[in-house]
Formats: sequence, structure tokens, C-alpha cells
Amino acid sequence: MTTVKHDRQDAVEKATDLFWANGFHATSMRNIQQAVDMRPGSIYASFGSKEGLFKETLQHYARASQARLNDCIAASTSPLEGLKLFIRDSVIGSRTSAPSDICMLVKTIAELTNDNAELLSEAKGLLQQVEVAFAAILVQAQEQGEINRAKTPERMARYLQVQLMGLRAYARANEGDAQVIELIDDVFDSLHG
Amino acid sequence: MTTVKHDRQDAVEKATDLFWANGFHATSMRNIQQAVDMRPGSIYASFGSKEGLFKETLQHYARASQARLNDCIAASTSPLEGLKLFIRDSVIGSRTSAPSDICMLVKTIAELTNDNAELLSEAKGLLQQVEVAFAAILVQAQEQGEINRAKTPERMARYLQVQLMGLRAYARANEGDAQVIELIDDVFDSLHG
DNA sequence: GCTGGTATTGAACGATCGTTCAAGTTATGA
DNA sequence: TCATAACTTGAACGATCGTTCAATACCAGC
Repeated sequence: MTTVKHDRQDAVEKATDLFWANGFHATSMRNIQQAVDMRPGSIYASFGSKEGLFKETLQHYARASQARLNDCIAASTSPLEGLKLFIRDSVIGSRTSAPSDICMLVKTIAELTNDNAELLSEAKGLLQQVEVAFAAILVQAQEQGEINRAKTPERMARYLQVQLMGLRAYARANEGDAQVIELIDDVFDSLHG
Repeated sequence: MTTVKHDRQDAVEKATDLFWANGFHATSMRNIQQAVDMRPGSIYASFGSKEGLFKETLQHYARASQARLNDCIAASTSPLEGLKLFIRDSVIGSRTSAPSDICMLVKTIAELTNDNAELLSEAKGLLQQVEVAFAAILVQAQEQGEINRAKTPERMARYLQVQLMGLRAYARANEGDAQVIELIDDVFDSLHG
């Protein structure tokens, strides 16, 4: 059923791509109006403000990331391999298909300050949810004996989060894929030891 | 000798703090005019444009970072310990004293796009210089037998770069220092193995 | 077919953006 | 002391920013 009412979900997705590619400040409402084919009045009726729309795109991005993580786990024979697939896909895959190499949440906490305190803490909170998801998967990996129990799942999840942030930032700064793949292998080798 | 001519170096330093804290787009020329106590004409006579000034601040930041790295090496008994001191200081020290937790160069490549291609590649180039400096120090560490020669200095320098980027981003996203210190110890433990 | 509410339109608002430049001020050398 | 060069000033420019709102178009229920 097609309605005259604009598709909210579609608008959020298109806005996400713009914000992800260009950041909060460098994306103007006029850029968004053009991308989603809505006039300012409709956008403001739906989302309230630029900040309101941006907040929804952050949540949309995080939701999509969680779904991709679940897919990677489901497609793999073990939890740890699923994690590696996810990280590989996040770091390498984003280079061509995604709007930016860098994680949108990391990009956001890098760009924003206390001038946009609510958006900043929203991004921080969503990042912590990712870490929690990592920890849950690592618990399974420990139970299945894939990794030893020398370190707590929380500590390893923290470690993985640092690696993912660092790898994606590094991938943005440097062109070659080969070196990055090598680095990812190093990360998962160190998890077994 | 105090001249009526404004102090270029001082202006660059103050502009660096502003750009580092708020990013390129969120820092207006009027913010800078106020911080450096210059009128627009003088600034544009000295630096040409906002982009020109920003480029100089990137170079100033990189120069200061290199100097701090040298200081850390000089203050330590071994190359590897000097590196650890540098990374510790970069990640923990920046939390209170510096304008931002995150490396200004990483923040820049996260924020900017091809709309500011020259600034983007300038930041990338300066980041590569840091990696080269890491590699040179790791060569010394290998010669002194601090770390084995299983991996090339370039590969380990790449690894360190990823860690530094990741740790500083993580430090921005999460409050506690203790967890970050733990993570840094993990990094240098893995370098010996 | 008419009516009442809901959604959309696009011109317009004041604020702020990066930048320019004629006018004014200060230092220099003869 | 005065002409000239060097530097600073601050008002002003056009463009664009996020946002508003009266006018218009649309559709459901009677």
C-alpha cells in the first residue's frame, strides 16, 4: 500500500547515508531535503529538528550493525569465526560499499562536542551496546572452548572494540587492503593465546 | 622584541586548540578571530583562507607530537619503554589537559571528505610520518633485543598505529581510566610474545 | 459531494558563514 | 619631518545555515 505520506523508514535510511558520509555539521538540511525528496515542513513535522533526525539515524545505524553482527554469527560455524567475519566485513567491506570507512558512531563522537550533548551521549550509549553484544558472543566462545578463560569476556570485548575502532580509522587513513587483512589476522591470533 | 605585527606562532597554537577541540566545520573564523585577537583582514593576510590556517595547525600539531615522542624516548631507559610512555601519555594525558581525547589527525580524517581533498591528504601524510617514526624506534628495540625479529618493524609500527587510534577513540567513548591502562598493558605484552 | 482534519508545499525569516577591501594606523629610512 | 611601505581595522558582501508558517492539496467519513 503506497500512501501519500512519505515513507519514514526510507527517509531515515537516506539521511543516514548522508550523515555517515559527511558528518553532522557538513550535512545541511537542504542536502537532506534533496536526498529524501521532502520539503522542510514535512521533515520538521516528522523529526522535529536536525538533531532529532540525526538521533534517529544513529539509532538506525546501530540497529543495522547489530543485525549484521547477528547475520555473521549465524553464517559461521563458531562464535569466534562469526566475530572475525563481522570485523573483516566492517573494515574491508565498508571501503567500497558503505558511505564511509569509519564507523558512524565513532565518527560522531569524534566530531561532536558538548554543544550537542544529547547526540554525543546517544552515540556513546549505542557504542556500549555493541560492546555488550561482543561480550555475549565471547561468553559463547569460551563455553565452546574456542578461547581460554584467562581473561574475562568484558575485557576481551573492550579489546575487540578498540581493535575495530582502530582498524577502521586506519583503513580510512591508508589505501591498501592487504595490510589491514594482515592486522585483523594478528588480532584473532592474539585472542587464542 | 615585541612588534606590532601579530605573533604568527601564537596564533597558530591558539587556532590549533580550537580546531582540535571543535573540528574544522564547527570552528568558525569568528571563533578564531576572538581567540587569537585578530581582525579578519590580518588573519587572511597571514594565512590566506580558513583552509590555509587549518593546514598550518595540522602541521603544528604533528610537529608537537613528534617532539613529544622524542621526549618520551629520551626520558626512558629503552626504546620500547619510551613508546609505551608516549602511548600512555597520548591516551591518558589527553583526557584532561588536551583540547580533545582524540588525535587531531584522526579526528580530521574522520570529519573531512573529498570536499577538502588537500586537507584530507595532508592529514593522511602526517599520520604516515608518525608510523615511520614508530618503525625507526622499533628497529632500535629489535637491535637491543627488546623484541624479537619475527615480525618486521613496519608491520609492528602499523600495529601500534592501529592501537593508538583505537585506544584514543575508546578513551573518548568511555570515561574510566583504569580499563584503558589495562588495555595499554595488553598491547605491549603482545609485542614481546 | 461536501466537510474537517491531516500532510505537504515553498517562500521567507533572522542568524551566521567565509571572505573582501577601502580607510586608518603604525613603523621605517632619508 | 615627512613620504612610503607594511600592517591592521571593522563594516559590509553575498551565500548559506536551520527553521517557521500561511497557503495549498489531499483523503476519509458522512
